[in-house]
This record gives sequence, C-alpha cells and structure tokens, in this order.
Amino acid sequence: MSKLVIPRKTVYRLSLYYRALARLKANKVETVSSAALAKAAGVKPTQLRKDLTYFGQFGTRGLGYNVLALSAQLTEVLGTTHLQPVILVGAGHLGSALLRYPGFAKEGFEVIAAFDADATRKRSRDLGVPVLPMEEIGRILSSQRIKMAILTVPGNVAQEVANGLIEAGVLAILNFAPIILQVPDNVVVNNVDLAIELENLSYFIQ
Amino acid sequence: MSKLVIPRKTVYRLSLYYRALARLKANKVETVSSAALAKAAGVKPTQLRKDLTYFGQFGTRGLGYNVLALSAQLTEVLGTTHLQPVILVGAGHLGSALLRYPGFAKEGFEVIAAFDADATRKRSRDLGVPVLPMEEIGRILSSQRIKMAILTVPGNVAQEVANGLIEAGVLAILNFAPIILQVPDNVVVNNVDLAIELENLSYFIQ
DNA sequence: GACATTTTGTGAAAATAAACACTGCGCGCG
DNA sequence: CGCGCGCAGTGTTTATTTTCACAAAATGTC
Repeated sequence: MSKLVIPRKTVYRLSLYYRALARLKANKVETVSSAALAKAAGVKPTQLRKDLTYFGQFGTRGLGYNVLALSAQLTEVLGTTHLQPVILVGAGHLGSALLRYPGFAKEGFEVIAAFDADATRKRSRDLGVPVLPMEEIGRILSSQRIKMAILTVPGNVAQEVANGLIEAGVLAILNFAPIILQVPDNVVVNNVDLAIELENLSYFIQ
Repeated sequence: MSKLVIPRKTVYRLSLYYRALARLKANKVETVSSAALAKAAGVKPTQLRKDLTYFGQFGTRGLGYNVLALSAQLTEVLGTTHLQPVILVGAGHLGSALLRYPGFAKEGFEVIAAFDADATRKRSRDLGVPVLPMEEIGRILSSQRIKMAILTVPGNVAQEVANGLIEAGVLAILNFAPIILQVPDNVVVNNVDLAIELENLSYFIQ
C-alpha cells in the first residue's frame, strides 16, 4: 500500500475525521453520513468522500459509514495503532504545560522524557516524567528508538537543538519555536506558531 | 486597497516573512534578497516575490529588499500596527502557560483578561492578568471592544463557550479545543490542535 | 558611459486541490 | 418482492496555488 499518493492535506483531514468519529463513538452513534461527518470536521461532504477513496471504500450507499469500522480504518492508515514514544525538549512554561496536557496520551502518544538546559530548575509541580539535562538526549534516544520530538525551546537556540536531535536520530519534530528550522529532506517538521496564528486572525477582522 | 484579493495562504506567509525580517533587523542587516528571505521563511524565492506583488512593489532590482521598509509594509498590511487586545478563556494548564508566554506581547497582542469556570482556583503563580469568572465576559467585552479571544477550555464545553463569546461580540477565535467550532460566516477561527499535529507527523515517518 | 551582473516583477504554464454532476448500490417501505 | 429514495463512489470540470521563464531595472566596474 503506497501511502505516498495520499496528499498531505488529505492526511491532515483524516485526523479531523478521526476526531469527529471518536465523539460519535462516545455517543454510541453507529452510522454517519458523509454530510454529517463532513460538517463535524468542517469540510464539504464531497471532499470527505474523495479523501476516503484514496485508501478504500468504506461506506454503504443509502446508509452512510459505520462509525466503528471507519474509525478503525483511519487508525490503521494514520499509523496510530500502537503507542508512539515522544520526547519533549525545553521544559519552560509552554513545555511544562504540554507535559501536563492530557490530549497527547489520549491520541496514542507517550512523552517518555523531557529535557532542559537547566534540568534541576525548580518546577512548580511534578510533571509526570523525569526532566533530564540536554546532554542525556543522545543516550536516551539511542537506547529507545525514539523518532519524534516536541521542541519548546527559545527561538535563538532552536536550530542548534534541532540539529542535535536530528543527529541523535529524530525524524519528526513538532516545533513551537518561532523560527523555520532548516532540516534534511528525511526529517519532517510541523510548526505551531501561536503568535502567527493570532496575527493571521487579526488580519481577517480588519 | 481591497485586501480581499490576497489569498489566505499568502497572508499566512506574510507573517513568516515578517518574523524573518525581525531577525534580520536585530542583526542590523539592511537589505536582503528574495532568495535569502525565502530560505529563512521556508519557501521558494518565486513564491515570496509573488506574495509581495499582491500588495505592491518593494524591492530594488539587482539589490533586493530594504529590511526596514519591507518590515514596515508588512506591519501595515497585516494590521499589526497598533496593540490588539485579546482575552483568554480557560485558565487551565495550557491557558496558564499561554498567559505567561512572552511571544504574544512581542508581536503586538495584549492579553487583558482571563476567564475560567473556576476563577478562584488556586494557581501556582501569578499569571499577570486577573482571572475572572465566565459570567464577567459580557461585561468586560462590551466595555472594551475586544474582538479576539484565545479559547483553551475542554472540548466538551468549547462550542458552548464559543457561542457566548460570539454573542458578546468576538469576531476571531484562536481555538485550542480539539473540536471544529460551528460559527457564523463573519467570525474567523484558527485551530491549533496539538494532538493532530503529532498524529500528522507520525504518519510521515512510517 | 557602456556593459556585465544581479535580482526583482510578472505573464504563462504546470501542478495541485476542490467542487460538481452524475451513476448506481442497497436499504426499507409498501 | 419490487420500487423509490438516500447516499456513497468517481470521472470530469473548475478554481486555486505554485512554479517557470524571461524581460526589465538598478548597481557597480572599467
């Protein structure tokens, strides 16, 4: 199954569908039409159907989609069937908050360790995972086959830290630093830039 | 100047350019070529040039762009010339972390108040702004002409809270709840869904 | 002051993404 | 048991976005 043919945007929307399905599941809904699911995901029904055909046919004409079955298929495609270990680098305000954010675990990600330039800094609460000094990154990563990292360090050191992560074998980075990381082709980066999101909003309400 | 003709994606990239320019400014760089600026923003040079032509001509052929002038132009277009007041709703882990995040103020946004269902909850530190009960939202908003809100409440109440915000006059919402908000056409929503970003990354490293 | 060099600006082409329009399957009702 | 309705699947069209290719402009050099 060559997944290279699925457009990036489609993959992103699959996650939205998956989320919406999870809510339907929680409400014991058994089947859902493309129209209803599309609305919950904020897209057009035709787009939803097109997205799904990239990897198979799952609906029943005249009836809709079986919530459980489709949800399972999406899990399969998205590769979230098993728990994915992640590390977090930069345990400042934002990093600490993310460590306590329950959403990651709920979606199948386990933050197994955090790293910080000042690992001994007094933190207001227990963060649930050990906070280790940066120097330990290489050792932990090589011993555990971690492929993903959440980067919440200040912008001025982000590139440098990212370089270290990549050298240690990290293949995917969720970057919160307000800077575009320069990385090799085999490394994937998703940027979350809160100030830019606000700025973007402000443009559209002028 | 009809700004409706500028594509949404272009507007988003303008913010990236603006960021990159800010760094150049800090380094006392006076001019920059489209190639260099594009690299810093993670786009192709032709795209950068095309983006800029949507609202004017700012470069000097053979030389490049004047960092200060272009930066000022972008500020103008993006509407971030003056401080924009914002409220934050949901002062849990994530919300509290965002209140202490210095990036907003740096980009011209001032969080003037926070709201929470449990305004008296003991919080580990002073958050820099008052945390008020939800019921106060209407009063504060009507007295201060706030148009933007950051929404960091749990998913199961997000839609309801958003409805209240919209009724109180909010026109733009930065939504961190893992749900697609249903809003009227005149309201803009940007979603930041951390779990989805991770999920998306994990797909591309399979 | 002409010429080589650099780099922007932009119409045209290509690629990508979204929407439409229609086919036909399957369920349920009569 | 067959007929009609509802809704998924999909080839085609349209719209949007990105990239290309090249002309035009400014700079600096000799």
